[in-house]
Amino acid sequence: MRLLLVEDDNHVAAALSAVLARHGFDVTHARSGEEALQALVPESDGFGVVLLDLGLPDQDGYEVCGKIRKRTSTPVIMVTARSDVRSRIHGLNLGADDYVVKPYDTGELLARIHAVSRRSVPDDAAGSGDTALRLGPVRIELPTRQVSVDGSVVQLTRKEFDLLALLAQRPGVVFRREQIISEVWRTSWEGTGRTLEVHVASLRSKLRMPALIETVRGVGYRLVAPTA
Amino acid sequence: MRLLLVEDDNHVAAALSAVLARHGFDVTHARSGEEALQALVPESDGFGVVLLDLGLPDQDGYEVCGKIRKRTSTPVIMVTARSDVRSRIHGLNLGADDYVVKPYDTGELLARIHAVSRRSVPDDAAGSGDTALRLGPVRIELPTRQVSVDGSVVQLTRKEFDLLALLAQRPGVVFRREQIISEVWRTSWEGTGRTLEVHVASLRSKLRMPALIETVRGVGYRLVAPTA
DNA sequence: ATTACATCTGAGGGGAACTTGAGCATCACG
DNA sequence: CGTGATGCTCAAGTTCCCCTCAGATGTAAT
Repeated sequence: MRLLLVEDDNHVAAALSAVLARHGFDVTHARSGEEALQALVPESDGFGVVLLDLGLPDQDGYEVCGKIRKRTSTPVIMVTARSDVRSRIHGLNLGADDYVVKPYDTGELLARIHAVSRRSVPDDAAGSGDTALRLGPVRIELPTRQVSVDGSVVQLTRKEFDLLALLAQRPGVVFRREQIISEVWRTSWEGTGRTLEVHVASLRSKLRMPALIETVRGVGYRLVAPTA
Repeated sequence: MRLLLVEDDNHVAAALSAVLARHGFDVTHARSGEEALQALVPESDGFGVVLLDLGLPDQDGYEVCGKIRKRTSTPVIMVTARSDVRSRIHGLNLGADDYVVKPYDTGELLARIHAVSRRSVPDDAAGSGDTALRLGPVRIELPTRQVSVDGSVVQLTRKEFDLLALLAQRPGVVFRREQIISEVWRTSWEGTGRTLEVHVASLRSKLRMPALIETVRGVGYRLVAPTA
């Protein structure tokens, strides 16, 4: 599960990230409210839970929580040193799902993360409905993992879809091979095999638009911009 | 909203009931684990949340929580004097949604009740009738937990229904295995068993529409969208 | 205690998805 | 035009994921 950790202190964040990663979470770290909100834009969302430290440098933590709520329905756990009852009530009423006071026990935090995420329903409801990316005649729906070209559905395998979804996040931008591999395969193993090429080929043929995925010699691949 | 208060001390219960009632809750009081479980039989259910005191006379509070979990998916907030971390973790891992230590601030308790019930699937207050989901020839009634295919009723077990109801919430979207497990089983345990597959199989056969539930290799399952 | 039923577990097998390697095509550059 | 480097195609392996089945365990009713 993906988890967004909002915490300004790098040491604390690093230590906590390590623990969370060891328990199977895919942790993204944001150092400020601004960063956190950027990470939560619809395209790159998909977090199962947000751990929000209230002592942020740039904005009031409560405000950040409110903004998160307006944007997505991702569960939020506030983590803070402020232990007084008013703060807790305030935080919970702003839409936080739980409120944990520092110093906390790591095991309990984990248990609470699980308890909260157990309840949550995958996002998408929050807003304006259509979460589909569109690139010319190609339509990509993240939540349903459905891809269609010219209206007709195309069946993609897991890696194919993940690959396409990654590239589609930023049309026109070149992704390096290693970057693609580490994102899609989630292992830092550097294969010398032809694996990546094979999947790209299969994607190109299934989409029936060989030109959509452009290969950049010596670097990697990219999707042609929606263009014009 | 209806609320089940499980508390053996009549004085405490009366005081708390009064406060809760004043805040708009319809409170039912159970004095023992046995009473609580009886109140939660499917027919008379409909509670939005359960406040569970762990210091019960007849049974261990944790056991009661486990039994509640097997019976319904109503949110549970544990309320207890046991403040040690192990107890808290234990309680949360048993499927409790929150864990509040006595003595607590009433305002905070209220805020936590709201936070928890905010998340719970609306058994659908909307009132206006149609509480039944419809997917092609399959009709699903959340409140009565009845499912029918082509007009004839199909008997589903608890897990089967929960599973179907979860998927039916968002036809077409892919639910990950871990997500399904944590939602339907409501306990943080990473099973290595074939449990999920077995239940899916049983659902497919009972509904007589194997194609309705589509498996997405390497990811999870989804219901085929009503349209196409 | 006995029965009926729901749920869980483990082994086995099938098949889709993934990987790999060798040879071919293409590109950049002299 | 020649050459090496880089990417592509193709057809095998190989892995991994999911399904089935049959029995074990657990739970509720008689």
